[in-house]
Amino acid sequence: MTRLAAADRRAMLLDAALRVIARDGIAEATTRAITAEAGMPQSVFHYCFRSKDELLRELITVTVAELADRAELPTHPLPDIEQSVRAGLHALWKAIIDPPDKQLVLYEITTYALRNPELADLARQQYAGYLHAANRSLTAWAEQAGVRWTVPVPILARLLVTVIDGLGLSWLTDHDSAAALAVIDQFAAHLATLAEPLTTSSLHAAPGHATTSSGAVERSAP
Amino acid sequence: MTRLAAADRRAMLLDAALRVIARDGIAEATTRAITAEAGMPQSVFHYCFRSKDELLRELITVTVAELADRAELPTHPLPDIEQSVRAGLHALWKAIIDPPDKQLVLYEITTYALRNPELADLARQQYAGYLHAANRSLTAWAEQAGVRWTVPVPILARLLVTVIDGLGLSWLTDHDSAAALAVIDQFAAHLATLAEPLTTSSLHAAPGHATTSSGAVERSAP
DNA sequence: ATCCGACTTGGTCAATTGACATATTCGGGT
DNA sequence: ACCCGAATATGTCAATTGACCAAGTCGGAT
Repeated sequence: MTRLAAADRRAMLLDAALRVIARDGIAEATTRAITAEAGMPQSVFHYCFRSKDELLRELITVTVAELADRAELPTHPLPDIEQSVRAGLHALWKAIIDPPDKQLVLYEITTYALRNPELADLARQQYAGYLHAANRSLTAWAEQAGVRWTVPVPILARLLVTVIDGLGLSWLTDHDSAAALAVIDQFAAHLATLAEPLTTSSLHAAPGHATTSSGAVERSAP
Repeated sequence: MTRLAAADRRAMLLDAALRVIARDGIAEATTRAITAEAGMPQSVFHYCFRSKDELLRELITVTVAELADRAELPTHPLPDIEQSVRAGLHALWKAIIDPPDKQLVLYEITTYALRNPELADLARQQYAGYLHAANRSLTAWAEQAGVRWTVPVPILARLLVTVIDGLGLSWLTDHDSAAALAVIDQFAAHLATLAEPLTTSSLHAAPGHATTSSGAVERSAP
């Protein structure tokens, strides 16, 4: 029982809390369960954290940041846009369901944050991070393949995030991985149809499936 | 204080529970809060329900059935496939976020059901119902417009459910209705490209954007 | 009318939980 | 050595919650 710094204890408690939530759900994440998981007496909790909410708040921040990191897709440069998109989506999907236990945690955390008014901004920040990463990925894929999108990238980004997020939720109910991959491939094929070759003379207004909506940007209705 | 039948009490308690969850979240849905919301003494609860789990189980069943009903899209017969799809998606989307309070309830219920092993089948049943409704709607739209899909309908159905579900989750964080509608319109335009005219000579193998996946059906990996 | 069973009520109990108070122990700077 | 603050352990408390009991009250069938 070596003596540890409070900061280390905090990290260990955060990790233990994540394990408890992944295993038993956020409802079972009591201070006693968390400290027991970390192998510490319960009183340590309130020495390292002012309250349980403080731990959860920090847990959300850390988890979201970690996922945002993994969502930064390091794709290989592929000349074909469809293969590039498909590879990127596959990598993202794998990152989402890699530890199947932790998949449900994200949704529990999101709903928990949405319920606490002081944590709602974290959920918003989480989604803004997703959208940002999707924007960057779409742009990168298009550049690598020498194409450009015929639909505003923010709309495509939101669609991408929506598909991945919804797919994760559906995969939680039935664990139908084959169906999920089929949907991903279908979606990749769709995205490929929304790219046009980037020729030197392609400066005219882009045609394509522009929607009736005005040019909706990332945040259009506060 | 008129005397009521136990069956009526059950219905009133279910309704009160739904209101409590919509307002304060499932974590605050205690037996006392529910009975107080219904204006009854707390002891009534265990006279009408064997346990709190029994109420929640029935609540999930009722809520899912109700949503499945509303998801049965009564679309007007539109000749144009894209307009038909768009109208149907708009109706479905409106049904989802019509009472904005109850939107979050569905996700809380789903995660709650996924945590309790004896309720996990309800979540599965919920999604199976969604897929079934999506299948029927897609088929109906195609028939009305005199077209047929160039991609297996089960895949399109899963994609549709995924998009709507994910869109609802993203809408919960930022309430960006304009962006959501833009995504829906974009998705409708996409679906329209996957339909081909149904001519009498169109019995040859359908071309189009068939994916690399084998013909995944509704349930392919148990 | 009356009697039986369905309905109603207030009160209580054991368990859990977040929070804290108090006491003790360690370790390094001087 | 020594001493002060950081770290750790033990114990307890008030509040909440799910569950349930025992005693009532009412209505309709006979």
